[in-house]
Formats: sequence, C-alpha cells, structure tokens
Amino acid sequence: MEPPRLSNLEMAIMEVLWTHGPLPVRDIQSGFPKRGRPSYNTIQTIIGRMKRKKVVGFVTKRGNAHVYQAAISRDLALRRLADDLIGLFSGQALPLMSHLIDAGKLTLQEVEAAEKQLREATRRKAKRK
Amino acid sequence: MEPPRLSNLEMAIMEVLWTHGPLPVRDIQSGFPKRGRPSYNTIQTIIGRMKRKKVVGFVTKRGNAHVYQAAISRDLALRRLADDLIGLFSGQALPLMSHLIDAGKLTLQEVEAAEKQLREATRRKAKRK
DNA sequence: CGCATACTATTACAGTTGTAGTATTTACGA
DNA sequence: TCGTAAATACTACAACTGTAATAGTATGCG
Repeated sequence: MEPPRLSNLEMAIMEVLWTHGPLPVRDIQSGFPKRGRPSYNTIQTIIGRMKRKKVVGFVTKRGNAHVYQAAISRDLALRRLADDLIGLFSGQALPLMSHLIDAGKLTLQEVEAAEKQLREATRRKAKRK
Repeated sequence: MEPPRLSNLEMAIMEVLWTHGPLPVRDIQSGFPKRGRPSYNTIQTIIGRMKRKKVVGFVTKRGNAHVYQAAISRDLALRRLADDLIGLFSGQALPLMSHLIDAGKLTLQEVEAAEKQLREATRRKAKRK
C-alpha cells in the first residue's frame, strides 16, 4: 500500500517517464545527459527491478522493444521522498531551505506559493477549532 | 574536500552528537527513541565507519569508554543533503514543499524567513549586475 | 589482586544500488 | 528465408547499509 522507496537512479528514470510519457529503454537512456549517461544495460537492469516493484508497467512493443510507462504518479513519489526527508533533517527545515535557495533551487514564486498554502492551512485549522 | 555522504543512521547519530555534544556510544544509543532503538553494537559499528570517514573524532576516555564528537558541522551536512536532493526532485520543489507542509514540517516562520532570504539574494544579484 | 561487567574489536551477513558483461531471442531488410 | 543488428534475459559483482553476534580487553569494586 505504501509507495515504494525509489533510489536515485530509479527516480531519475521515473523523471524521464513522467516528462516524456511511455518510452522504450533506448529512449529512456537518451533522456539522460550525454555526460555520465548510464549504459543501456544499466537502465535495463533498473527497469527490471522497477517492474518487479510495480513502479513501472509494460505497455506494448515497438519493433522488438518493450515500451514502459510510469505506474505511480510523480506526486506520490514526492510524498514518499518527503516522508523520508522528515526523518533526516528533523526540525532543521530552515537551514535546509537556505541551502536550496543558495543553490538556486527555490524560486520566490515557489516560496510564496508555499506561504499561501500554509496560511490557508492555518486558517482552516483555526476554523475547525 | 567534499563533505562525505551520510546514511540515514549516520545522520541520526550525528544529530545526537550535534544536539548533546561529545558522548560515548552508550549515551548515543540512549539518544534514540526506545522503540526501534538500534543495538549498542550496531551503533558501535556505524561509529567505526564514521571514524574511518572522519565525520566523528575520538575525544577521550570516560571509564573505559571512548567519547566521540561530531567532526563536521550540521550546516555542512545539511548542505550535502541539499546537494543530493537537488538531483532528485529536479525542479519539483513546490510539490515537495507542499508535502512537507502537509506533514507539518514547515512552519510559517520558516517559510517567511526563506522568502526574506530570497528577496535579499535577488536584490544583491540585481545590484551586482 | 582477581573477577565480573562493560566496553572495544573483529567478523559476518543479507538487502540494496549502480554498474555492466554475456548469452539468447526477435524483427526486419535483402 | 536467413542473417544481422538490436533488444531482452540472465548473471555477476563490488560498495554501502543496517543489523548484530562473538571474542578479546580493560576498569573498578570488593
């Protein structure tokens, strides 16, 4: 029932499937930056494991190649990632966000949206009370 | 030079050392919640690996027990964690934050502080230009 | 001073992850 | 139809992680 944990490479592969839709292994590989691109067989091995874990599913054949698609949503995977994170940074959210901001990975729009969400959540809670 | 990656358990141990200061293994173990607390030997094994990686250092002996202390800062460790994260959620910061908010792991104060930091960073950038 | 106790050191092991080679099968073009 | 190129299937393996048992050693009490 709980969404399975995805390793780095598995997450990277899912990312390709989420953004491009169903693809054969060859095209998944092409979705990686040329530098440091994992070998075809590496991708294939990981896809096999992901199939076993039911996070990707077989769709059809194109030529003699199998076409796979994501079987869990990006949102669900991110929820699982967030759950794991919680145990790690335990209450140190602010310095973590600071580093993400330094790295240019958080935009003002995103933070503002988060703030809005928080204000609404707070308001709902007050009302419920 | 680059800060080493810390596993979950290693991070949990560092957390204890960061908050309590130098401690012997027994006390590190006590720093874990009684439920699901790793065995003394497990902690000891991990400390050994952390010693090899130079993320903790030997301090002194108390009785016949070795006392260890964190050899890298929490801030540095969080930076490394953030770096790894970046590769994972690649541009999906907002939904990730949403989940953290849902889980009650982000407070309004934290998000506001992050927003302030971002506005300042933006301003500095504009000026530099 | 010797012995129990607590601690350290050493060793083991299974699951996960990234990596990829080799062997086998399949589809398509000539 | 037959060979070849491409894909799949199978196998291997080393590093890392969590887990802990066992064996050796030192401390301090009686």
